[in-house]
Amino acid sequence: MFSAPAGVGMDHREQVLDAAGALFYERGIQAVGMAEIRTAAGVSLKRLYQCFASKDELVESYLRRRDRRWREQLAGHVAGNPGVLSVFDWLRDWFADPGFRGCAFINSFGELGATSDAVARAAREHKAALREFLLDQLTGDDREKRADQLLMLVDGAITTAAITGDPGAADTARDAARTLITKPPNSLSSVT
Amino acid sequence: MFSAPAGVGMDHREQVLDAAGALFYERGIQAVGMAEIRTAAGVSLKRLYQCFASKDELVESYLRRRDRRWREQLAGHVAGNPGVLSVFDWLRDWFADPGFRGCAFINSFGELGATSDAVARAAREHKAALREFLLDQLTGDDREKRADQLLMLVDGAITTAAITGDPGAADTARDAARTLITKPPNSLSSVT
DNA sequence: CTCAAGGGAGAACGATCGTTCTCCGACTGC
DNA sequence: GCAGTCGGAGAACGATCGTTCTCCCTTGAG
Repeated sequence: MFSAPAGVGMDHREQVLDAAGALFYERGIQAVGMAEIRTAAGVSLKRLYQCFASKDELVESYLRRRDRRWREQLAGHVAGNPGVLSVFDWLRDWFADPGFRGCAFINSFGELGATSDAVARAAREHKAALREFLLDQLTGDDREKRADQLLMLVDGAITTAAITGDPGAADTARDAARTLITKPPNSLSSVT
Repeated sequence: MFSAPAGVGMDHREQVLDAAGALFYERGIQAVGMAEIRTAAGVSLKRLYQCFASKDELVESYLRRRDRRWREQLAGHVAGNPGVLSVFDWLRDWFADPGFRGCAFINSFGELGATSDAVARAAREHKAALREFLLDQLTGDDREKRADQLLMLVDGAITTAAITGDPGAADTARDAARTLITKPPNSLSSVT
């Protein structure tokens, strides 16, 4: 998922990014070595280091490209199915993908966010961009608050689906999102 | 946080778990070596391996103990402040802790869930237990659905707070949770 | 005091990592 | 055909990891 069609003119950089991206996402960053990436990409180690000066640079490119593609796919789906709630329909399809392993940015942040500024920044930027996207789908004077709430539902659904393996998390989150969006801001009853 | 008071009779196992737990949580599991744990715990390497036969075993013990303590603290807070929503007040305090680095189970799952069954299982069990706890705080015929929704808000809030560093995520989630709990199941309007 | 036992400090070992280097075969222009 | 260049395959290197082993000092019993 989130891969571009394999064109004939695809250069080595893309080959490497495809292989590394799949491995990083599936098994984690530290668990995948450069030698394995080299084998999966079908390039020589020398060329690998010509394309990316270091593993850190490769990791950063992987995250940047995944962020772009992930948001493109999401935006594409929502463009064809208007309404914020369609975000959760798209999530459901993603969760049902056999290769689904959670959010690459949450995973990377948990693994390396404390030691790598680049990874931490990539995760922050990804989530900020997602929040901005959700904001664009909302109207009303409490858009900001609702965008924040939806962002949490999205992240919670991704995490829950990843850990439990149940794509139904998307439906649960969609239901919650519908309630949050439908409901008038100030309720009558107050349960504490 | 989630540490027991340092008693005089604390045995070496606890010393090691304290040191390893703090390091694992702060920097990730793979980023912390046994030598560093040994130094932080102030025990010899020989004794470390007498307490835990391998790093895997130490990691599993770390996760199991953290799960127990985390849920004890949460349950303690909610016992003193009845109502599900107090969960989010407790989360806020946790998020504001300088050492807060997200959910240890989400982080570990992202880092090692694909390669270690023990870690994946620990994360699943932790989230299942949390869901059970939330379920216990709810009444009504749609308790199950609401527990699932609250679980997502909790995980989403933890993740968002970890990545953005803003403890206010707890308030946002609390607001959403209040709406979800207050709202009657079937709304009149339908926004799609 | 002698001596056996145990534990502490950390060296040693084998594996693996990221990165660089070496070698060698294949292609280019002439 | 041939010198020269390029790139592929993977060995080599230094660092670091988890784990084990060695050495030495302490301690307590007799």
